[in-house]
Amino acid sequence: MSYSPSDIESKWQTKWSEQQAFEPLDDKSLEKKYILSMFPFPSGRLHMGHVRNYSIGDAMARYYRKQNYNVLHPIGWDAFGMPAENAAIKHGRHPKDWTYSNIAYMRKELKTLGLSFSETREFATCDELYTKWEQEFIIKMFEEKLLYRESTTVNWCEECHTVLANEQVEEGCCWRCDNEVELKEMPGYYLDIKKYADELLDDLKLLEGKWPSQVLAMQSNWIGKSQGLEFSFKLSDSSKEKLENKFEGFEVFTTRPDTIYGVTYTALAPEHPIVKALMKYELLDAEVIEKITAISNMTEVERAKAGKEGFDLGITVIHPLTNEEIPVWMANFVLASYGGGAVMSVPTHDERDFEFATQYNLPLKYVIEGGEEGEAYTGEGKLINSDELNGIKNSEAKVAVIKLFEEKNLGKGTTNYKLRNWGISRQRYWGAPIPFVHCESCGLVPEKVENLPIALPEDVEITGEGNPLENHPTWSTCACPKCGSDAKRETDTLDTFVQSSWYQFRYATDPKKWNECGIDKDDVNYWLGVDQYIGGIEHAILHLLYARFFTKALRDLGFIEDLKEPFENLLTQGMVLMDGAKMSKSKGNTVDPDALIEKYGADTARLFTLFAAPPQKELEWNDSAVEGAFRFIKKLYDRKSKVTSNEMPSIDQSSLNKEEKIARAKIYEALKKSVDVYEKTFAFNTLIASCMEALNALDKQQNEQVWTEGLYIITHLLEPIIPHVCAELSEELFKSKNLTSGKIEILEEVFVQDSITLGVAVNGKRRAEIEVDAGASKEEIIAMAKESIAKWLEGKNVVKEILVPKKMVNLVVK
RNA sequence: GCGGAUGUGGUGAAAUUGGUAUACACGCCAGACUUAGGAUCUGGUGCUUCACGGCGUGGAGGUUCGAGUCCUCUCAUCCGCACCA
Repeated sequence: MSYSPSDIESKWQTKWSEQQAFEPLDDKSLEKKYILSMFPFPSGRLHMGHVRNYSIGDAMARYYRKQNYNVLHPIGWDAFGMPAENAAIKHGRHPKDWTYSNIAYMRKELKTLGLSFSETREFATCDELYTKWEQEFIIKMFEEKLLYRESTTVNWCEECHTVLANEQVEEGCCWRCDNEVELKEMPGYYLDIKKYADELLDDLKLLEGKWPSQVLAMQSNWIGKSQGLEFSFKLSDSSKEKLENKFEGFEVFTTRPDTIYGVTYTALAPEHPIVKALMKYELLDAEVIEKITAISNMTEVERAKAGKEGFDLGITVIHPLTNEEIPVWMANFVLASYGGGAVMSVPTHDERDFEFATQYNLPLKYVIEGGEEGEAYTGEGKLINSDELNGIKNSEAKVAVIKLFEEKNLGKGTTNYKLRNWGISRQRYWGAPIPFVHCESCGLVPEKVENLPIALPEDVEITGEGNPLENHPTWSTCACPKCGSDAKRETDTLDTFVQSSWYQFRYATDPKKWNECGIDKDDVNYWLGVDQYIGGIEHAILHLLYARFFTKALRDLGFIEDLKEPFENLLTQGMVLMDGAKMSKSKGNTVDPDALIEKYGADTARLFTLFAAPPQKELEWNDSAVEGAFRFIKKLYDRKSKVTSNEMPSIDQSSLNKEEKIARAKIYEALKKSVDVYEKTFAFNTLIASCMEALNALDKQQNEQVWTEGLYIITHLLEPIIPHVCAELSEELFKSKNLTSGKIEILEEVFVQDSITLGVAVNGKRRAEIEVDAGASKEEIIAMAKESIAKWLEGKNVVKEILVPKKMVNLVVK
């Protein structure tokens, strides 16, 4: 019978499901592997990126399962989020209905790919049972002061009608809809991720060599730790008076204390309290006030685009070392959210300060040797014009100045981070409600744990106008959990990234306990860290940073034990491209996985995906290469007639002819390679190539035993990649023994060939090829080599003879 | 600007510790079988040259008997962050 993928694949998918073949075992004495592909958002249909992601993960899971590991390979649904609400607005469907029916459809799609997921551990993050435990964590975080509510300037996306975290703003635009983000002052809930800044940074070291260096670098940059000096400028007496003695001065942070003597002005952010006070008391021209207000309303990106702008504030401060009087400016490039919103400006040794000073004719004072007049010198050098510090290297001066300030009690060495706290409030319906209550007398009160989950009301009108929870007639009305009086329920919902920050622990928790607890410590102790995590690079900061933070926080809150990092190893898969561009509906360059499976079968889809490029690289779609993958499977299937025994034969190597020996060697080379591929490099493309070579070599000989051994090993090796056809062949030919009896031993004897082909090079340049007996001595080989390149030796002397065993001969002549 | 990567045939890509560059596949060319082929099979296929040969892993040097691989410099492309003081 010829190869019919649809029959074979549905047969095995049914069988696996009936046998619950992919459920992890309870026995914690077994060696485990936790293989996790990032869970999908239930958008409605799978795309090729999913196929790639899950094909990679499945190959690993199946490999380890075959090596008798206890394997956890779960799947679920990252199910809250905006698109569900957008669908509701557009098509009038309830988000819940839309989400769960998408899940049902995509679950079927996943099944047709033959992925070896656990079926009992599947969940959607919008399941109320999941929300329940998440709300418990949130309350605990509030109690432990890790979560707080605050009114502050936030990133607001008008299109999505919600606040965004800093991580969700890309070049000033919303990560989801690309709408320009506005600034808005409003209350919201924050997680104190900065508390973990140092640990998040330091523990990146534990991941070196296990996570892509790019991701580590991105996280490190995002945390943005910098060390320097913090000190305050005192206002001059006249300025103090001007400000009605409301301010003594202001704090600044600098990473360049070595340039302290070069300060010629200071600059404040437009949001700085002193600037606000000056405006309030109308101590600035009306025109200036207007302009500063305009800048305040601009986003950081708009300010950057606008170029530098500033105004002399008409006040002065005293230099802490020289006691000189220094002007204070407002500058649009000073960030309110970093370093106290104020800077000391050293135009001679800082590009930005230089640009600003030139623009407004502010004085320059060089304090490091080495630069040229008329530019900012940011290099190294000795100090000048710096009193007692003159002559020392600026790198040493950094430390010296901090010490000096500390001794004189003027300031202190300190650390700053770019990382900002994680704003988790979203003004949307389709999310997990934030479980707090606003009470007139008690203030902000967490819901009682026994009342969880605080579930979403289903009878809502979703129009895109305002927050449906706020508009609901009764939902937000409640009793205060503390005093019992009338109160109002919080209508903000949690950022969806909260759900994906702990799902790895939920999977690890035995589903039999899902009603009793959110996370089971023992189960997590056994299964975590995730041995291999696989997903797209687009999550390098967002999800991966949040999940790392949550792991540390949940540990400190006692929900899990002593776990530093959730994801032990990370593989970031490349994008799937077509015509050099990312596949997307709007570009119309997509391939529908369903159609692909319909035409060629899941095995072909999986084989192509893993063969066309290594998983870390981009994958360019190629229809005819898909045909090629299909042809290979067909060929493999056709060769089943060559097998004559259902046992692994024991072959007498010495009785084989040359072609038979080559075929055997190719087979065992592939077997040898497979360990590295499956456990280390994930270069599935090279393993598949080796199997193809082995099959090509088998085709060049007729020995039934070699054929039997060959197919026994090839189907064993390829089962993680093309599981259906291999399961079918294995069952029919070998009673499935090659898939169930663990490792196959590598026989070194097969690598010994009768004769070896060696390259012959003269002065490193390849000139000829010789075939030598396997047992030939060095002398014999050199003699043959010389003969083969006789014409190159005419009139020359061989000064050196190099033999690289089994590879080549190099003769150095003069 | 800072950080991270990547440059190998017509294409996707291979290449243990430095050891025959281009495995495997796609495409292309030729042939076979066919009424036909966008099916299947066989063979060929880095560039250049009539040929001997020469040249070939972005470029330039270096180390070495020998470099895609190691070192120095340089160019190009991609990705991330970006006025973080």
